[in-house]
Amino acid sequence: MKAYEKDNSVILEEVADFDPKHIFECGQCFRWNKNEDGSFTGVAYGKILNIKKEGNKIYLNNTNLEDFNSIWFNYFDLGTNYTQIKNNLKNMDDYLLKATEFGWGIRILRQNGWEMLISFIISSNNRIPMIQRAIENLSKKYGKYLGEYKGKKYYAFPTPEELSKASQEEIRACQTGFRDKYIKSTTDRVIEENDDVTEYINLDTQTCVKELTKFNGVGPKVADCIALFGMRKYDTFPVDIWVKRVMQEFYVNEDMSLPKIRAYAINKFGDLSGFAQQYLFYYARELGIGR
DNA sequence: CACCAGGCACCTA
DNA sequence: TAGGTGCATGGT
Repeated sequence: MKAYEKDNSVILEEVADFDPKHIFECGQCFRWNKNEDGSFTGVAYGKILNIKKEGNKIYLNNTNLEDFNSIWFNYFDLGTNYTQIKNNLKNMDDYLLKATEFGWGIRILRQNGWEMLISFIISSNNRIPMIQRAIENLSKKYGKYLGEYKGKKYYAFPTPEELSKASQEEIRACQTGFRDKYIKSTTDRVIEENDDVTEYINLDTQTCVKELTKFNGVGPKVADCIALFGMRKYDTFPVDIWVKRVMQEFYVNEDMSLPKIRAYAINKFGDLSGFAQQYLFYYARELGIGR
């Protein structure tokens, strides 16, 4: 991979396994929006970025090499060889062969653990557009103003301190629905116990998931998502409605319980469980498998 | 207009 | 331990 700076952009050449649409629409993130020109604009780690693929070049606009090296290289997991991950998955069975070819450009973003905690609490029994809206509203009201990009204002996801200033009613007003009390409870707990959840990245997977489920509003599925997307626990397998459908379609019986599907998958996919989950989720949701 | 969404907490048996 | 139900909100 080559990376060089030009006109407030960083241009990447010879990047394998990278497609913005696959990355941003595979369900792992909620703050990236598609523009009319096909590019995506989003906020992560307090920075506004626009990203676009043209031919075999990736254009990261509104940034520089310094931020690329300190933030975006890690955020997009560019140090990981996804060709190898996909090859390992492809050899497991024909379903993964198809799913990895379909979502060939997926990368699991290295997102902030705190942001994932609140975001996936909001995700429960919710729809992706509504999750995005609620997170946007919370950021707009309680997050730091970052500036304008192409005429639109952008805000960072609120820190625990910032979010703790919101009452339950104010959180509800951000379209969080019945999850308002979970967000309030979780934020209060983090503040009271001075608990830096981003440090959970240092825990082993089982402990990490167990610790996360102590928060109100965090059950098995939400904890798995936070662990996978915010804490780099790749040997876990979040089972949501779509993953349940695709697993039942391809691998297990209709009556298998969610915990058993999870255990089955982790046993089958091992350290690559989280990657398998993303390829399968994207494949199932885009094609409407099992719906 | 029912029905459902990247589930969870809570209740019952 | 396992299984059923209510839940805010808005799209189909």
